[in-house]
Amino acid sequence: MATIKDVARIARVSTASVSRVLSGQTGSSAAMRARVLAAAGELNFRPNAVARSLRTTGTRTVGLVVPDLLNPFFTELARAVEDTARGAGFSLIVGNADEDPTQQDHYVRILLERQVDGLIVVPTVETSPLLREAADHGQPLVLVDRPAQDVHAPTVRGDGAAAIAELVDHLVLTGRHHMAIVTGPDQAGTSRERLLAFRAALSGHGIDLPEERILHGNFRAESGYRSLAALLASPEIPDSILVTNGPMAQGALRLLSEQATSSAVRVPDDLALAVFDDMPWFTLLRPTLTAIVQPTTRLGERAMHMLLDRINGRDVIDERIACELVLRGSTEGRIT
Amino acid sequence: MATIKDVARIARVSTASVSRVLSGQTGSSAAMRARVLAAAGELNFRPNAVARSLRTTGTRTVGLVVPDLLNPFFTELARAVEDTARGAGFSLIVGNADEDPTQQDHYVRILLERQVDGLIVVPTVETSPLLREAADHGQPLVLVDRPAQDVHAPTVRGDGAAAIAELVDHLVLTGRHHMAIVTGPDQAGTSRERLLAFRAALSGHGIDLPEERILHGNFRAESGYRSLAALLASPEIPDSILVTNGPMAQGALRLLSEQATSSAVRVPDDLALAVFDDMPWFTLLRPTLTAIVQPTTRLGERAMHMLLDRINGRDVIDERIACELVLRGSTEGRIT
DNA sequence: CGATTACATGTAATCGATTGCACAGCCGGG
DNA sequence: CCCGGCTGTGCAATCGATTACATGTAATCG
Repeated sequence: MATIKDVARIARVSTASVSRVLSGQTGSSAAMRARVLAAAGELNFRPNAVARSLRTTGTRTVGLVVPDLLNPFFTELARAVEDTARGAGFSLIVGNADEDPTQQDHYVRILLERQVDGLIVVPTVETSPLLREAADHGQPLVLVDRPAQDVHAPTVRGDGAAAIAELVDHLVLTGRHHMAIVTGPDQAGTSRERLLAFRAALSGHGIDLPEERILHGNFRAESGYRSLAALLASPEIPDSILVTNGPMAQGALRLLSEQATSSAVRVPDDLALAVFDDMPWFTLLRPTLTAIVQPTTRLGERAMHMLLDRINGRDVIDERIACELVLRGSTEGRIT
Repeated sequence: MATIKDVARIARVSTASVSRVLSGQTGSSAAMRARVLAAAGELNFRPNAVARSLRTTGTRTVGLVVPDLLNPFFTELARAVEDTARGAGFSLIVGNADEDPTQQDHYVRILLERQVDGLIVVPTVETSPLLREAADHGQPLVLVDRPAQDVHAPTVRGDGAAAIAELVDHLVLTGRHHMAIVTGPDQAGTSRERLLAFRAALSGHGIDLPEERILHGNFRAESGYRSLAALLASPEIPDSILVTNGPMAQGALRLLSEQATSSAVRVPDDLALAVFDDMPWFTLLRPTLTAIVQPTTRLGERAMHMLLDRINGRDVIDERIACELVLRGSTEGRIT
């Protein structure tokens, strides 16, 4: 690969001049410009971004670490972050933590070594010494979706409490009383938050949420399947369920679809089903699926903008963006 | 951020020794190790990968450029590539071309400037001077899923011809005669290939595929919606349709679901539906969706392994991995 | 015991670009 | 006619790590 020296030699000028011309600085004669440009074109010169970064201490790269790239929610988030980043002249390195804190740290470490200008993380667990330390060392860092204790970094996330309350209102109004929730692991901030909001909304109606109606999955499809199976096998089957993310809902739906042949619970007649997170195919199911839709693209855009602000030394505060309840077929019907 | 010099100073040794200890080379006294390690720990030293890369001309990074990250097929592919890359000690930079050749080139250029050790590309169109030139300059490059003319690079892709033939056999056997296909743009290699395979299989049964039964979308959901709408509005509605990727199928399904309320074509009775690419939720629909499933994960793994071989200077040949037809509800029923 | 080897450690060049500083040439004003 | 300022260009330091080579020290052998 041709280097700046080669260009300088061919153009019979110094490397300094080549650099100046190519970086578009003012103050080079027209003759100079022409010769450099010609030489660069002839050699098909492509500046070495690694060398440049070393000198300028700036990579124009940001890192994004998400818990599960196969979850469409995070894909969409990544896409929004990437679009925004590109618009600002940054590229994006994506790391997939696979819901594993160790792997998350692995990526954070690698990205820091790669000297990314900033970092956006959706933490798998609420605590991470590595993140904490990075933030304290002034590394521009933005957290998305899930908060993390002790990490001094601005956070942007969806605010689901109102939507959850609205959902509960609707369930109660249509005669449901025995609610259950399939949520994520206890260490995940979002899990606890959604659980608390759910419980709070219920107790607002004087309804209790007993322990056996709280199922802890791991955010994966398989655990949604198992959790729903457990609920349906319990002595007293609930009449409505909130599943707190998309993949787990998919697992739960698989169970229902397998059961459909035998004697089965019917949705929504026997069981109302609502999901936190919307997916494009929810409207293709029968019944269609009630969902709480997060402002995913907005989250990604805001996260990136906040990060850019941090990179530019500006102060940034936490943000919450409201989620929206979309009632569909799976929570229809009135129980009396 | 602490540098190797700081560590050397604290440990009272030379930077060379620090480097040797930290890179795990043999030939350092235990005392030396201990002091270096202590100093590095104390300073929380993290080597600057940019500087290292400049010196060693190797970034242990590979780039992946896909046409559409929101398409689960590519997400799964990316995931497989990433897993394999990580296993080999590489990280991955993903670029999303958005089915736009310009943006594809943008990413290829950036990745080359970043000195990635290798590049995996799913080309949006069949021809790209930039890719061609990169390959000719010896840049390790592997193409996935879609071939590209003139680009001298090994390619790995699914082989759908057999599965398509099998599908056509099944359709004919169950009494279908009026086939249609919703495929991608003509410039995309996969589009033409799948179209040709479909037509060939049909003509094997003496069935013609007239122009008006060939719809060209752009691989996006919206175009699937429009294409199916056009087909259903035609004077003679086909009795079976193959949609050649997932998002377009989603669009088509949306149309069907919207029509379901009014007088509508029924699947599979009036219309058999098959999709090239499987998605986890296809089995949750009623009817379930017949699909040709690509060995996506295998494709990603193979692509990365081939790239690693190229990086290590080994020669690599094209590969094709068979797709599998999975018959489900949407192509059931016998027409007489 | 002196010479030779083996090994541990340090010195300094290097990767490719950017950039502060020096210098040469040219201009105009006093 | 000389000097100060301005402009265009080059020289060389620099970023932070790696590594070939040099050097010093200790172990080994005849």
